Amino acid sequence: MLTSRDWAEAALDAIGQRGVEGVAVEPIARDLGVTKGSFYWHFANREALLVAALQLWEARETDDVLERVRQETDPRARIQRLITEVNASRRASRIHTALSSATKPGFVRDYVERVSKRRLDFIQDCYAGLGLGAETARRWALMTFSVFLGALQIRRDLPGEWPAADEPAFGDYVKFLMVTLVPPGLDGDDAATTDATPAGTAARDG
Amino acid sequence: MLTSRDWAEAALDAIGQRGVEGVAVEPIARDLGVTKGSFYWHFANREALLVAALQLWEARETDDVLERVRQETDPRARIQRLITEVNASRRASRIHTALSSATKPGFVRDYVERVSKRRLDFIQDCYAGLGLGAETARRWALMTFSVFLGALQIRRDLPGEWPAADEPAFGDYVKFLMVTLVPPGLDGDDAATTDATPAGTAARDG
DNA sequence: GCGGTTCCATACGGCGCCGTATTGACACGG
DNA sequence: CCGTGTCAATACGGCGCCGTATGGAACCGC
Repeated sequence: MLTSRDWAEAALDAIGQRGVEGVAVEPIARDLGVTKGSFYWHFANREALLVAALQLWEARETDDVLERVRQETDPRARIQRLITEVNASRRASRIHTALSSATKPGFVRDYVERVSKRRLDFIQDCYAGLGLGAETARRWALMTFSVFLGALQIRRDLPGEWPAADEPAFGDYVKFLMVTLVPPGLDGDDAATTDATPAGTAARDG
Repeated sequence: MLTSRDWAEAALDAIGQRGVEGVAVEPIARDLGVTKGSFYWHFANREALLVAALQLWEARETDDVLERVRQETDPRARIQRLITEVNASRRASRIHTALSSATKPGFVRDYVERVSKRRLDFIQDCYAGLGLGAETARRWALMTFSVFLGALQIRRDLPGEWPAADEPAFGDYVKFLMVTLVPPGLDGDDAATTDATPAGTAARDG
């Protein structure tokens, strides 16, 4: 006996494996071991299934993830936590890239845009927590968010190049990223807000 | 009168607009103002069309682009040139993201992997040109490449957040990226190769 | 003019998917 | 028992696409 949530979850799997176009009623029914007679009891049509899957995804990728990261109080710790979270779930990565590249049901873009905006704003808040002005924090956030998104793609396009979360090299690379994306000298002095110099002049902390 | 190259070009357009799954013979024939009777004269089947489009894409995104960038001699200038090239063509961006997220014809991944690897290697060479060791150059290249790929996605998911190449804010952001991704203190001293410290201790020159 | 080649149109069968209609199995309160 | 609500199976028509088969128009050398 299936619930509509089971269907939405299976649709998310289908998105991750076959893309948004791959969310087809009959194949998913086969995956679930039923026929589409079940589906049309729980949903009006294929579009309703997509909406349910997107709502599930949005809830997970905003409130859920950000709530976990918010447990960290230090801004630097939050960003580091975000790096590890992003690299944690391969399933979530695939779903994200699939949704981001989808075009056909127009409303998919709305969900992607909302989720992306909330993530970017959150990162900006992290940098603002370091004392940076809104404009400077936005620039740092854009670059850091780019690294997050790019990492997803590299892990997909060049498997092996980006260290996985369970490899020993992962810790080193996280340290590398942290020093570059949140350098120790990064603080809310005026110099950082008036010119385009992100890396401060302070010495590294090793 | 059409050539097979015309079909391949139209297939690339279809990839950029509707994704790899959207490369369908009959719709493309309608776009070109002919019927599929023409298509099956030039190609054996749909898969052959995809291969032709991918070969066209690979040639353009490797030899073509990298040859233009190679005209710059200074490593920093090359990276800066890459930033502007990446942000130049919206069509190329859409095709890239569509191909990167495609799964269904398995050989698509091969093309994406080759192109991505050549790009990453090129960026690594740029950093090596600054005197960095292979390992350190690779890390910097991975991060810079991530920013490139992430920028494509941000411009797609959050239109307006990433400055377009013709806006005045674009120049500022390029400067910002250059100072962060290729900081002035970045040189091939041993300290940078033995620990995870990317930003050197030298003062900035800006 | 005539056969051959090139390039495209048309017609057809097949497949996978969508959505509807209908029926069936099962649980539960009366 | 019996009616009702829940969940699923089956059968059907329709659509869009693939690939093939066949025909036709334009052009060529001769």
